[in-house]
Amino acid sequence: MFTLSEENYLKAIYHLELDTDGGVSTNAIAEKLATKASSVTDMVKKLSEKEVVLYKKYKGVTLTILGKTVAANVVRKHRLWEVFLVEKLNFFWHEVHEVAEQLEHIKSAKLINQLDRFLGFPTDDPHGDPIPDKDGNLKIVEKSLLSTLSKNESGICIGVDDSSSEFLQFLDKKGITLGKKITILDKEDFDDSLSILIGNKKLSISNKIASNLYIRAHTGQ
Amino acid sequence: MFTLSEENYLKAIYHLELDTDGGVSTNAIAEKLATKASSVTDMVKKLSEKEVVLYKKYKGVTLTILGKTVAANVVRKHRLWEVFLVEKLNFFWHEVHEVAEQLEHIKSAKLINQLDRFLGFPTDDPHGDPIPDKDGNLKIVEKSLLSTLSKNESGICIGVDDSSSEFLQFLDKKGITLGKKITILDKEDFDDSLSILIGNKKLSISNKIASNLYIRAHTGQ
DNA sequence: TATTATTTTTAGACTTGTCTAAAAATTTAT
DNA sequence: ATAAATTTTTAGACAAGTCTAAAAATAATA
Repeated sequence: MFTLSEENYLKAIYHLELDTDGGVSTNAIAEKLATKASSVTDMVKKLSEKEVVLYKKYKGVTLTILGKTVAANVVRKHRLWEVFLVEKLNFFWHEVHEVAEQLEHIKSAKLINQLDRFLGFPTDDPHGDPIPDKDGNLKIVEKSLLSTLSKNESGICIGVDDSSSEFLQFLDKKGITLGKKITILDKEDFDDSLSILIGNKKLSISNKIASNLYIRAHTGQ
Repeated sequence: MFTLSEENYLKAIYHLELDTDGGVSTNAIAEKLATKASSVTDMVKKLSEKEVVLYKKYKGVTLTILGKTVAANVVRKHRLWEVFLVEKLNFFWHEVHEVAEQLEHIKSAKLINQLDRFLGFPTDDPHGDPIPDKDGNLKIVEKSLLSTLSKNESGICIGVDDSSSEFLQFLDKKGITLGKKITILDKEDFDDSLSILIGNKKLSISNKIASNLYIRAHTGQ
């Protein structure tokens, strides 16, 4: 069994591994968890003893198979709870993270299995991130950043990169939600801003926004 | 804000106060929380500093108004989650306590308000215990132990005194659930066992069982 | 009421997870 | 390749919450 703190470290390493090649650095973990490098070193030693990470001094850490399973399970719980909060309790998508950070540590296999069933076995959380299955496997989906599409191309909005509360609220204000079709009407060379069609509305969005929205390619009309 | 540990102490004191007159003793708290008296003394000092309990050395503790509110809120959360687990996730009533012990510490006012609404503002948990309202007030219900009824009297089963997993599973096996009408067919002087009618079934139950079932008087048919 | 038994508190220690400051290793740059 | 900068680790300290053992206070009993 793992403590709340251990679970948070495993989750952080799990997320960092996804966009790092080779071991995850002490500083990267420290930054992600808003803690100090020295604390990370201590914890990493402990996790290494428990055989959930591989650790060699000064060389960063990697999750073991076991570690990956534990971490994926925490992520699974986090995302299932997020779905619950949005679908059943009418939370806004920018409100769910903080609460899910707490709920993800509740220990009960039956709870999470039944919750999964209750929610209809969802495959994605409210931000478009995939929900790991019971074995920790992730569905991989072809996705591109909106900013990489060319003029006249279109796609379905399926996720966000930055899921900060501010960004999500901004999207709400603009009427940009998951599942909507977006078409690039024009690209401005000067600042890489985009003119897009979403629903039946025309919007102008900055490159920063377009670099934080994931799109599934949408061939044909 | 209160730590998990502080909340557990407040809850324990809250429950103990309900069937104690005067202050709650150090040992009583220690026993309830399966901890040592010395630990209780330490924590009680801390809670006293935080003005949630009144404490005088060797004299036991009492909750302040604030303390009572905090404790009642934890109990409210516990019982709402129990309803959720039974009504929405198909838990058995003997399975909910352990999980609710964890869920009761999740901090989010919106979460609990929305959960309350989602569940249809329930007034009782799956064991028949009342759910405190937002201000911590408890509905008081006239109830008697089944063992105090006389021959030919009847009532509705509305709660249990002992809510241990074993007892609850025993009741399941016998088909005794909340809301059912129970009529005393006969009382055995020798061992105070009862012959009862529940639904259309006749059962013989020991005095120990009858002393753990709460009944709402049921006048007329 | 004096003595014994019980309860409660104190004192000191331990664990977990964190921190700061300093030392050691690694990486980067000249 | 050596010096400088950065990263990582170590050493020692601290807070929260717990424990054991001993002391102090209260309660029970003869």
